[in-house]
Amino acid sequence: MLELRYFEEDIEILKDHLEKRNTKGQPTDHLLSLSKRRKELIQLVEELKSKRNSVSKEIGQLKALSKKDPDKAKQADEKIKSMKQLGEDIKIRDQELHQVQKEFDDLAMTFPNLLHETTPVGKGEEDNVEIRKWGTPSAFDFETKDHIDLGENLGILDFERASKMSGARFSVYRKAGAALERALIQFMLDVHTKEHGYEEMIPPFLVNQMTMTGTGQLPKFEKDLFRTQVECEDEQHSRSLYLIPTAEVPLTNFYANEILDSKSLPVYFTAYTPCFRSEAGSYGKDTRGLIRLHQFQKVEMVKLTSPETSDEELEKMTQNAEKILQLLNLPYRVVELCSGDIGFGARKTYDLEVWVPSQNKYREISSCSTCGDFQARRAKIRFRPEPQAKPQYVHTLNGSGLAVGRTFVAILENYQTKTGEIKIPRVLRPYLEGKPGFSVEGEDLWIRKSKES
RNA sequence: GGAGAGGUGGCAGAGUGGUCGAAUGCACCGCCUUGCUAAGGCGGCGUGCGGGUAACCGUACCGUGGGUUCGAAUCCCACCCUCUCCGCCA
Repeated sequence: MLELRYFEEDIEILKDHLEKRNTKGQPTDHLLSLSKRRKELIQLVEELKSKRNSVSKEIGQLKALSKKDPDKAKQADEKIKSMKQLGEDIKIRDQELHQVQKEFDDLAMTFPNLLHETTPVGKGEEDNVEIRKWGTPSAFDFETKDHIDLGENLGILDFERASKMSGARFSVYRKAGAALERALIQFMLDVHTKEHGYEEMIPPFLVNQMTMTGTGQLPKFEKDLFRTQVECEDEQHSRSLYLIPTAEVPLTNFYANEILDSKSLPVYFTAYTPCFRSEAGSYGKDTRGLIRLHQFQKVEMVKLTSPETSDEELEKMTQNAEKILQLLNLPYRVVELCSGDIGFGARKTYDLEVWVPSQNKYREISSCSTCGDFQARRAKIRFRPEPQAKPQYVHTLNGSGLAVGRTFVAILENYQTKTGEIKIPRVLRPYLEGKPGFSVEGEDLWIRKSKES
């Protein structure tokens, strides 16, 4: 949610940002007229209520005196009579105001965030700006396989049985595969909690509508979510819970409707959760493998900061995510998203893209964004800069640290050998040594092909 | 699933139709006083929106949404949530 002024006198600024975002069809004129109507009604209703309040107060005073003075009772009755009509008027106008207010809110909630002044302007993915590169993609002296072939041959991934049970875009990890995925989660959480100062959490994976609205998934992107239905006789009140598409949702909303002490900022949260996405509209894209699934694992980082520090906190968070890739020795690059490619709630975003040999290109493995006060306004997350000062909205940031499934892909593909076996990155050795499916050879741990499959 | 209790300001906790945005205590902030293992006195202290340079004024908010009434924290209805007991269960 933006500051109201962007829906009123500063609507040209909003239009400019929509243009840069390449967002079409947002009814700015309708919004503007709703806003005007809303203001008029508020003024009218407040005037009427002011009248009612003052006369009601007088009636109360007269009633209090009426025991001693019967004349006061008469006066009170007259005033009551004269107020009957006013009560009716207020009711009608108030209902009208509620309706306009709701319409305004619903519409305003569908407008994206304003862009950070440093966000590059561009039409789409092709205009994103490469910021830096780390590592060098290995030159393989043999024909590389993709992670699907590698995983299935090693008996550590099973897509066929996953689709038997759940349909397309699901996966099963087995044996060393399951252990590797779990080790990655553990490793990422350890780095973020021990070295980067994040508090680990296990949040709910199902959240209500208010929570989804707070971070911006609702009302505009309902189609991207999985929704549960709790049957209820009264349809009006039948409530739904949504499966989280990212831990950003529960972590950011943790302090919704609260005013924090400035001492408690910045807040650093991290969590491993499964993430659920309907992937509506992505038919035909990445249809095979672990890249794009309805359910995947992710370690997420979330920060709540003061407005002054959010820019530098974004840089630090991006580095926190990079650190994981560096420790795993996976080549990657950092890309800054342009105005046409950036997400709804974000004002500035760095994507981390890891090298994927089978596709001969870098693929997104993390997205680190600052949302400014956009989510904080929706979720009403505030802080008090000084003990007695007025509350201000915090800034919220979120980033993947990292998408675990895609990290799994990168490890399989970047660490494969000619014979289709996988050398495990050194940092993971303490997490996996001695487990079934892994064999030691010198300094290194391997996933070898097992006899039975 | 069955039975009951309850949701009030940062917390605790009064308040059952009228000068209640809400007593009191704690916490917090400011000032003062005093000094033996810190206490006492005075004052301040919710949030949003609108107006005003400001003091301040108007309005809304006592779980949420409706209703009754000239007037609702208080009465009525629906819903949500929390707690206790029984049943079931990882």
